[in-house]
Amino acid sequence: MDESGPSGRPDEDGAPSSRAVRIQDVARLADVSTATVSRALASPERVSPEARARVLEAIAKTGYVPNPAARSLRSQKTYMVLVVLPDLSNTFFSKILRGIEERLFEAGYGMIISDLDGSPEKEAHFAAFTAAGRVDGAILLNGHLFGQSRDGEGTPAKTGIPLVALCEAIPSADIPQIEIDNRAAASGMTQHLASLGHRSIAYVSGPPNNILERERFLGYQEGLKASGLPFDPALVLAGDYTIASGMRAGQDLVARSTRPTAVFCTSDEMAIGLMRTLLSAGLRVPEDISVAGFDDIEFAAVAEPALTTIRQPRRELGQTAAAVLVDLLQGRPSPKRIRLETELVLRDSVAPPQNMENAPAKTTRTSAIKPT
Amino acid sequence: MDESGPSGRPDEDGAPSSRAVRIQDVARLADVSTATVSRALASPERVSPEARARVLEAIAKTGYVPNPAARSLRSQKTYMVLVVLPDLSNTFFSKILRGIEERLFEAGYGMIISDLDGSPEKEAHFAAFTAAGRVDGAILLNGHLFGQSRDGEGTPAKTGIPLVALCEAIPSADIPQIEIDNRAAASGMTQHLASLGHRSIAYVSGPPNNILERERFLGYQEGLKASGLPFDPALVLAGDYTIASGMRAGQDLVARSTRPTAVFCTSDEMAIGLMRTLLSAGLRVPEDISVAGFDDIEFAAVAEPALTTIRQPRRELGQTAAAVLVDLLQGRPSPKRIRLETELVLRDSVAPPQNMENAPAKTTRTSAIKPT
DNA sequence: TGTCGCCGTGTAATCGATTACATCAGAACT
DNA sequence: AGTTCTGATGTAATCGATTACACGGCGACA
Repeated sequence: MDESGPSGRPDEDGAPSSRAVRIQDVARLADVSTATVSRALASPERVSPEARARVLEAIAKTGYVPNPAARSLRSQKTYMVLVVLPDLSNTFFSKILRGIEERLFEAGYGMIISDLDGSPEKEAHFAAFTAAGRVDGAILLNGHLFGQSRDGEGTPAKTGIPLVALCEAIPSADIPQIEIDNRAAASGMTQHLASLGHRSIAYVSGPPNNILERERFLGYQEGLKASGLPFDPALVLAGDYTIASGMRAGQDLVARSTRPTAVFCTSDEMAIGLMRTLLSAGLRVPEDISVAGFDDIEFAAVAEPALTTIRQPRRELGQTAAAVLVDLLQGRPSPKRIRLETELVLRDSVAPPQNMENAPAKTTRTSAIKPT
Repeated sequence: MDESGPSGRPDEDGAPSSRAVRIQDVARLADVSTATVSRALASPERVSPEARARVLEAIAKTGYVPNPAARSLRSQKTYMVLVVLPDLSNTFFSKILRGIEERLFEAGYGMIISDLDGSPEKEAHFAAFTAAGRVDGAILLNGHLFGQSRDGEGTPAKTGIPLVALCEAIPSADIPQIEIDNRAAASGMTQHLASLGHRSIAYVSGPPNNILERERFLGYQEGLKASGLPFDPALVLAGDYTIASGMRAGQDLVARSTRPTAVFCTSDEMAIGLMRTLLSAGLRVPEDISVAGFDDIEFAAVAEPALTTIRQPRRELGQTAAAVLVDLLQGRPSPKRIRLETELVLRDSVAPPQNMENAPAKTTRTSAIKPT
């Protein structure tokens, strides 16, 4: 706020005061060549202990940090990893991100994030990044990348850099995939509901064409079959993993004259939105209708009622993906597919069906369905 | 789609198949020098229309993308921005991140994320990034960065690159700050509760030393005073913005013999956790106790009961911060401080106090406090 | 004791773009 | 017509690290 008069401190042109320390400065100070400095850092075993010590000391004294641009230009490595995801503001992904960041940081890699947001323009972003060699590798959290846009083949591996698919595995691609067994998990939840006595179990889906969704839907159908229940298309409600779509599904249910006794939502967000809508309409959960979710986000445990759901080890998923990618980047072998365990988390939103009043004689119904 | 058999186009000259296109290749193809190619891209008005057209054509033909490392090495610009935040997996931040990413992307900048996670090691990460010139600028979402760690002065501006503080403004620093008026918002909510008839309003705090928290706390006290209510330290509960801490605060309240009629939580997460605990203990919200939050995260609207809270324009906050930083990076003037509006969102978790039984005569009390 | 090899080190080429400086053609002005 | 100026372009230095190659010194082996 005070005037910077003529007697103010001259600072700038007096000397290149804040000019970054270069490798040459270190070399001079340690009385070695730049090559030795570089080697002392990259492969310490290749320089003599004495030289190494002098270099390290000089580095400490000067606060030298290698210029990443120069290093990258020459060595063709960026020590950067691109993470591509469909929606940054989604709780589910952000926890995974954290896991990724942790591991990458440990390994000395930085993380660049690209939120696709479903726009083709953003895919160009991704392409530009990888093509320009701005990153050494990438972790993909969206199954349909380049699916139809690029070469129709659905193979995203054309970038020339190591890739890892996380969660939404790209089916035919030959890149490592880190995932949970969505199908088994969905099947398990469906069977759990059936084992409680539910005969009419609705399903709120994720977005169509989503690979994850397909697996889960398959699991739902499998679970029904394993429990001896028929599949009824009328019980499949369209959703897209968001709270809002859960609420829409809830309104749909509320408007029906005969309702399922249980609803399996393929995301916790949808389950919470759906519960909210049911509650507002005067229905009780789980007395009138049971609701189950998928993911076990933080809010699942504090929902009212607490949500029965499937826990995904999100942080661990992220860590694993990052670890695999780092292995790949450093030339180490890595497994092609890793499946992490999910866990059924039983809380209060699911209970055995209470009132059988709106359930007609089952045998009759089953046979009545046959003539189609 | 047709097979690229032996008679298919032989691609490049055979050997260096996937070698990146260099500026030289473009120059040769366009029959100009590399300087002209560079200029055609950086300052189109400085090359003749014909040359520019030939360059552009050559670029399109070859798919040339400038090598960022080389560009960065020479021009000292990275077109990367660092975003530092305390917790990536927090819903609140991730929505802001999205806003940031949007704007940065539009301006051609990439985003590197660093999740501090409270560890000093990570601050080193930050320092290394900035010092090494790996980014052109940074957006800080945590008020206490370098607070006591670096030079005790609390000024983070020693990095030499443009910075912008978002939300948790660094008090004395001379960097642009994008924020909401936490104090006014907290005061407003407190007064709203008071105007409904609440005389005993508890406050669940954020982490101590958090600048944001201090502002809100000041606002709470201000609101009490403006409403003619005494400040009672016993009504201040310690929290840290997490669901878990909200639940702890809830347990605290449940255990008390005389309870406040309203609770103002400084984050929605805490409010939801607290409501959950109260509900589990058999208390009714808002009949027995009103609960208000702060942030208006997605789940606030679908909480049971729906949460009365303060809406922060999170995406807009992010966008604004990014816009300001980009202005700074490109040498344009930018405002030193931007305050975005908050909004009181009235839902179901707050109502006038119902039972006055545990409220002693107010006049008596006020005068009883005086002799201090 | 002579030769071979290895180890540690230095010199200099290299990565690919940007940009200061030089050059040259043609327009404009006297 | 001659001089100057302007605008377009090319040449080559430069950014700062990595690393191929060369070299000297020393131990090992015959």
